[in-house]
Amino acid sequence: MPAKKAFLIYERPNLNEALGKIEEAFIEQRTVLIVGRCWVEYRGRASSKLKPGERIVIVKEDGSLLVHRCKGYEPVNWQPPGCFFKTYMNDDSLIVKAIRRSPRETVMIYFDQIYLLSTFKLIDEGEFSIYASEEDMQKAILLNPSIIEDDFTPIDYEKKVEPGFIDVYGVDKEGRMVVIEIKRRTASKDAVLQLARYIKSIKTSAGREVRGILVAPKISREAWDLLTLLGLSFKRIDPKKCSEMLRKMKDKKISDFLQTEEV
Amino acid sequence: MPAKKAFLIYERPNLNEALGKIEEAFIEQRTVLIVGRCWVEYRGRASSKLKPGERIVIVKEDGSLLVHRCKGYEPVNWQPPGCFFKTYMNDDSLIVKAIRRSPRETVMIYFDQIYLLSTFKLIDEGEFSIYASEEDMQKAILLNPSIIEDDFTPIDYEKKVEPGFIDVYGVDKEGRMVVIEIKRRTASKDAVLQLARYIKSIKTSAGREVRGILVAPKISREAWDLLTLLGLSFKRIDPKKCSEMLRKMKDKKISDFLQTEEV
DNA sequence: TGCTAAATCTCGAAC
DNA sequence: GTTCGAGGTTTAGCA
Repeated sequence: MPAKKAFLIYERPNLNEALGKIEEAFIEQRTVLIVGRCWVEYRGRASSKLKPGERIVIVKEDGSLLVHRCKGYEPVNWQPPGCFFKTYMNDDSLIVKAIRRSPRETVMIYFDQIYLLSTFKLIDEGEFSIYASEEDMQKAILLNPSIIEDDFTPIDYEKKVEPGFIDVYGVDKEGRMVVIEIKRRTASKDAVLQLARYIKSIKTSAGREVRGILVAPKISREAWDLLTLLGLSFKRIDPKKCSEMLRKMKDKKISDFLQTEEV
Repeated sequence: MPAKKAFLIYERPNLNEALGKIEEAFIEQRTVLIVGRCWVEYRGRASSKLKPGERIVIVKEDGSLLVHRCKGYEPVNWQPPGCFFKTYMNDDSLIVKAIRRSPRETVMIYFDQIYLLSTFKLIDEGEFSIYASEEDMQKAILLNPSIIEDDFTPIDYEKKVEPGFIDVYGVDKEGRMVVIEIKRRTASKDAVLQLARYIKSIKTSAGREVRGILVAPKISREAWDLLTLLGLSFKRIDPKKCSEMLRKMKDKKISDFLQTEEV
């Protein structure tokens, strides 16, 4: 028996043809890509109606659904992974129905024209890595604490306290406890309140003075006002510089290692 | 000269062929759809690398970019509308480069295989309407009037009066008539004027005092000024919380029903 | 432009 | 399951 062809492409199939191919694809958990004229009804957390127009529709193998218009980053209609799909004909239109349980939602897509139908299985084991994250900032602080202030000494990180996890905590040169909350973007009031909650929790259990430092590339005006009101401080740190610093430290370590090897 | 064919589809084009077609599409602001094997580098607000694998890539006419893996609702890499695109060959791979100013960001996509290339212009004037809310807000108020205020009692809804339909009307704990106008979005001056017209109409026919409450998730400054000037009031209600409330009430009813059944 | 709040947010982790 | 927090969040509204 011949292996199933990986990529099936149908140009302007009639709706009945398309129906069969889409049904097959759903059974085989193939990704379905449709470019055609359709209208859409959504009912669930909200409800919506989209009148006829030409769109790109993607049903992925994990049961996620995307309906994209000709503009914009976001799909006009969608479903997250885990949907169950049905397809059938009705009133001369091909219907693709996505059903989700919990919350119960449905998306109905009615096609009256299909310009392109393609079904396939994507092979994709490629690793995805993202840099300059909150984690990088944390690492940079732990590996080079002086970027916070002179003689800051980290003691622990991701420390569990009542309201959550403290990003970094340690002691300053006066021996006072320091709690650090890290945000990789502009710090908002929420971040200040979060830091305040941690400090309150630590103060209660430690029974002594605790300093709080909010670390972020920027802080909003409101957050700043609240921060100063609460007697906390802010340290501007750029996440990108953190990841550069980490890269340099890694490079240095490697070159040190190589120098050692050479001896 | 013949009209340009609307939908161009190329099955497994070689990379040089594809290059020409993609360049043309960018010039003509056509949407570009590519299914192929690629790897991606992103630099901007953060940085990321995606190792080779088969993906769906879409470049829309408004300059937005999507790179979708075989799973999940979210694109693994993307750019919002307004990007500038270049494409060229390098080291036997076809490169699609998206450039954004403010913030300065780039996405580089390297293809070594293209299974499907399609370029087209989507015609889409279909109206999109989302309407989870005003009706849900009305239902939530009718089923749980205390969300307006204590001891508010609805009497009727969608009541016809001269200028139109009153969303909800009833009486407060003092026995005064209350007219409610619901907006699912930020209430504007128009909403206030609408409410004022209904009240005037009711006052004329009833010949006694009538309170007016504007219900919305938010109210604009101008609308607020007019509202207070007219002696009307505003009640902040979140449409989403209304639909959640309705769902919970429905669930409760069902569980109550089941418990009754079990007896 | 910058900031705030909402989203059918999504996604993951922890409880 | 639910809840909580992060996200290259995006998007819309407003000072």
